[in-house]
Amino acid sequence: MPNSVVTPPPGAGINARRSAETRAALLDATVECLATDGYAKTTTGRIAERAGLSRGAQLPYFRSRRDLLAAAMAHLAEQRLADFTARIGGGEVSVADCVDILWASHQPPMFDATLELWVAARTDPELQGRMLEVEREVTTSLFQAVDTALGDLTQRPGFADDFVYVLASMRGLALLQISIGPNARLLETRWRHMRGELIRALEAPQV
Amino acid sequence: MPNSVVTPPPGAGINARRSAETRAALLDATVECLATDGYAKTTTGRIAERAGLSRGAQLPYFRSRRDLLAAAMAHLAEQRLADFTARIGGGEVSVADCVDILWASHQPPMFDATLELWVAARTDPELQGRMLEVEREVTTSLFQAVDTALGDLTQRPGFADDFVYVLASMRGLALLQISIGPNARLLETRWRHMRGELIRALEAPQV
DNA sequence: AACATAACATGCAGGGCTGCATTTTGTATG
DNA sequence: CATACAAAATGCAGCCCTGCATGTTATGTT
Repeated sequence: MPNSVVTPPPGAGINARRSAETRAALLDATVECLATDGYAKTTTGRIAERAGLSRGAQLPYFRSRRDLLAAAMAHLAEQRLADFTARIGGGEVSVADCVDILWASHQPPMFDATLELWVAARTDPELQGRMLEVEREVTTSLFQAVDTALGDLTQRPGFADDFVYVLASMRGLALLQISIGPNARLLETRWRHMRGELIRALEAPQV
Repeated sequence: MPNSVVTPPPGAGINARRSAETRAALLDATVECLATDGYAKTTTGRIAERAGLSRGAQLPYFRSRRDLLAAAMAHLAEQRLADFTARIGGGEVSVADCVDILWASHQPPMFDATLELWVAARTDPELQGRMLEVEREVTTSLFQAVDTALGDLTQRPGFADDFVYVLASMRGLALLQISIGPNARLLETRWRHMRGELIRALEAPQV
């Protein structure tokens, strides 16, 4: 049973609760399916099967497959953010910790599912529109979280640019991960190297 | 009419020539289709249409859709390499030039098609096996080309790691490109920033 | 306890994709 | 010029996916 970010209404009508749970189950199943089967094989049937529902049950919630995927985009974004903020906690952290936590949120299965949606959105105008909104919000929230976690370091000129750079590099390494196969040791080596570079990039204003 | 790396036999039998051309046309059409329509919509019908052939004509060349995609993987890899070596020429170049040329080979439509195949291979064991081979060869050849282009700089300890780091970062930025939409100016800004970091990473052994 | 409503399951029609068998066209050889 | 062969086009059967209309079960109300 996957973890859901959506908190159903407390004691309000049991029906409403069931609805919320079912909806969340569908979204979770979609994310799982994306991560394990990929976008092309993320079909309404498989989603329903994973969610433990029949195929027709998703119509009241999502009119079409694309609607479901678009909703899963936002759902996944919430999960990414929640995961990050949960790891980073409330207080201040070091730059190294921040980088490590960011990297933790670029691991399978969440990153894989996100990647599938990014790539799918590239050639699907509707999904792309939704993605632009979602990504903008996520980036903003992420930046705010980092801002409070790192303190005044984020005030130095050019920090925002450096942060985007760090994000991009991480995504690249996560992408590389799928093209070097299941070689965990090699990936760890690569990450150790990149980690040093990224920490330096965030700390040093500029040489 | 797309450019093909495959050079058909010179004056040998016209049939053989036609075969080679048709095969190349199919592969080129597949790559185009991947870049514009995405993996899911890269269907045998669309490929045939783009190649100016009928659907059944691809059977003598590729037994199945997956065979065609696997072949397109290698085809695309050759194109990527050819593009890079053509740009970098024979003589030596500066680190900045090398970085710029590498970045040029991470642009649409070639990068988009490659990305589609990478992501598809993640959830398709057969494609993944093929991809591991292809990527290993590409990386090796790419490294050799850079080695001759940059001269003795590549001999310093840790250069290989730095080079992989540069590749990963670029892929990340190219990936970011599809999630910030068609905002060319913003991307240019991001690239300017990353470019400086990457050049520094390649030049400076370590701080 | 009977009714009304919401949630879910079942079944069907339409369409697209794949893979192949078959036919037609074009090319080489005696 | 006629025949043998290769290449490409056409047509078909099977499968899966989607969207929806209809039926069934569970829940809440009076």
